[in-house]
Amino acid sequence: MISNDLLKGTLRTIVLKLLKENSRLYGYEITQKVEELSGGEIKLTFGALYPVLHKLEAEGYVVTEKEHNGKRVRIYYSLTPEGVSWAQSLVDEFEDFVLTMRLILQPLPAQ
Amino acid sequence: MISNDLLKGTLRTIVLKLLKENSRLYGYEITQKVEELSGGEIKLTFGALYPVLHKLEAEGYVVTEKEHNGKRVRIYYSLTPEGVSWAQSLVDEFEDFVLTMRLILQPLPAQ
DNA sequence: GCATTATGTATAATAAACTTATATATTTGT
DNA sequence: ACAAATATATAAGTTTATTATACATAATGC
Repeated sequence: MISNDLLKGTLRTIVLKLLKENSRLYGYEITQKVEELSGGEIKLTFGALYPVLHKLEAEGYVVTEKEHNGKRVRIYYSLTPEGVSWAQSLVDEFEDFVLTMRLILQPLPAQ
Repeated sequence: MISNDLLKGTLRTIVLKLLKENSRLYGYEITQKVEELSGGEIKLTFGALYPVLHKLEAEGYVVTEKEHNGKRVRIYYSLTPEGVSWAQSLVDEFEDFVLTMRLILQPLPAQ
């Protein structure tokens, strides 16, 4: 399992990227996808996920649609155009972050 | 500049790794090294650094020695054996984290 | 039939971590 | 003299995630 400390700050990145790849997902599905894609290394908790989803909605990055199958209500989340471009920004930002971290964590032998 | 959100949780990793490479450093020197190594992309604030250093000391990962040159007091921090091995663990953990994040952020085209 | 597991959304209290603001003081360059 | 750089440190506030909890349905095993 990946340390929670490292995961902090990547929740939005993960959620937005998954929504970008999948057009629409519901909350529970997001937790499943994350666990599946990460090979069980990352497990989102609902207490962390839903506040983020609600905030993303309030900020205009995602929109929701309710769907009833049987008596069960499912809330699907999908990206707005702003959400799509922010998703890409956050993924790019993550890669920059990794490159920068490596400057510190892997100093060149010749240095 | 790297997003603060991403940086959260990596402070300990950065500090311990720098101390591992440098045998001993004082607080101000750590902020300088981080800025220098990261090409200005990462700037530690003292409000974040000192609490971490104090906590690492309290937990037995670093020890301090005061040095007086003139009237100025410098507090040097260096790793204990536990600190050395934890530094390596955190660096390894960071690389695992990156690999896992990429499983989510860069799904294979064939997938 | 009953219990358990899986599915599903959500909030509240708490804890951890960092940011921002602030305080204090010395040294160096101009 | 004055400003900028050097140096350590704390306090208040904010953000963010964890843990615990609540509620409810559907499917599966026994």
